[in-house]
Amino acid sequence: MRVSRTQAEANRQTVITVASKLFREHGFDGIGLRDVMDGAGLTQGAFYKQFRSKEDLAAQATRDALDQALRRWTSAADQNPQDPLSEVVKFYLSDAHRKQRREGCPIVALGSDAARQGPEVKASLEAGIVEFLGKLAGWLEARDGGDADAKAMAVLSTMVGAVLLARSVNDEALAATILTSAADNVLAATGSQDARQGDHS
Amino acid sequence: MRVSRTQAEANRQTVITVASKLFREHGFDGIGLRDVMDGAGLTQGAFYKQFRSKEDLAAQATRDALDQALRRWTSAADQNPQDPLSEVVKFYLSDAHRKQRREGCPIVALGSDAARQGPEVKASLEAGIVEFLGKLAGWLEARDGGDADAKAMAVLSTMVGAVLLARSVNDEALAATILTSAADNVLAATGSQDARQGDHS
DNA sequence: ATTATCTATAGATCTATAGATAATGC
DNA sequence: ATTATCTATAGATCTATAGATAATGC
Repeated sequence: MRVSRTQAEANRQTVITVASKLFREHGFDGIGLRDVMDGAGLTQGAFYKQFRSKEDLAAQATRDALDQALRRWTSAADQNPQDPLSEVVKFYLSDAHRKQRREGCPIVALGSDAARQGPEVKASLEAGIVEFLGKLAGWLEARDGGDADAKAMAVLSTMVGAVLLARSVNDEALAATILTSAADNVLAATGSQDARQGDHS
Repeated sequence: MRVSRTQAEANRQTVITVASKLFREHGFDGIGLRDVMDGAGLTQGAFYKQFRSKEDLAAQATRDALDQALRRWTSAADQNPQDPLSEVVKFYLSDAHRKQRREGCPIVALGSDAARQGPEVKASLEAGIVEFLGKLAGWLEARDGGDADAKAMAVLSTMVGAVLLARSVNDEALAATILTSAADNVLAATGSQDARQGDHS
């Protein structure tokens, strides 16, 4: 029954990664520890030797989801070092991302939930948000100077809000229009190159 | 035990209004029907003569919350017919609204949850979102023409996203900066009057 | 006679804990 | 000897239903 120390740590990581996806899909209150542990190939009883509480897991899973999201931003940005913002906007404000709750941005998937959680979960989100803002500010500074930090906050707000709105409606055409409108606005306002191109789908 | 037909309808409305607040505060999965009915001064058993299911209540409570939010926008806008957008931005992107989950904008409070719900809840949110967009487009059109509908979508995205972000962090100073940055951005980009005034708190 | 609300409960599920088991680590 | 995971379970809570009660509405 007992496994090696490295295997135990690997199991712990698997639980966190599985939870990060299940929480994004069903919310913190929408999925039980039994399902999380099942998804990791373990039984429920092992949970409390790995984590202090469900909220402890929530905080760690949220951090994991944000790390994954940051890596996605970085890899998108790397595809076009001349205009990283356009690359990020292209995938973030896409229909694919709208449909992809399970592996999409945790700020959108868990933001409403996080507001009701304790400081640990918020600390995970805050750390990720600060990193997103740093990236955006860097890209915006190179372009037009001004208060890049403030502009970054507005840009991130627009992006997060657009996906949240797009996921809240039934009408797929409306959802798509919200996403492209937000993309056009972000790129136009920041003077990015292919601003009004419009194929962010 | 039985009450008059009008009283019964009043009770039903009370349940919806109580639920609209409790759902915003705790999420759809974070509150039970027992607590909702307790809040309305009734017992749990009465619930299923009033509603088909919990999701049925969720859809009606969401609609109620949006109606309340729309009335708040209207009353704010009425305070300054010359510049309704500034009035709405002032309260929406305020610290008071950030802290006021229970009676604040349901898109922010329930957006992440709604993405996981069925079409009934989304229909309620969609109807409200369309009305918000209509109001915004009307105010933006008067100002600068262009594609007011697209601009309205970007503005609503920014507002919703900023409050979602502000509620997701522990650092109150960061939360406040996010809100004022979004407010400045919305008012500056739309050419509203007291754009860079900054006291939206 | 009808029905709005009540009490009571079924059956499922949730978080968390207790103690057994069997493999690792010293 | 230690411990990672297992089985089993406690106790609370959740949605939904059944049947009783007492007031309304005809």
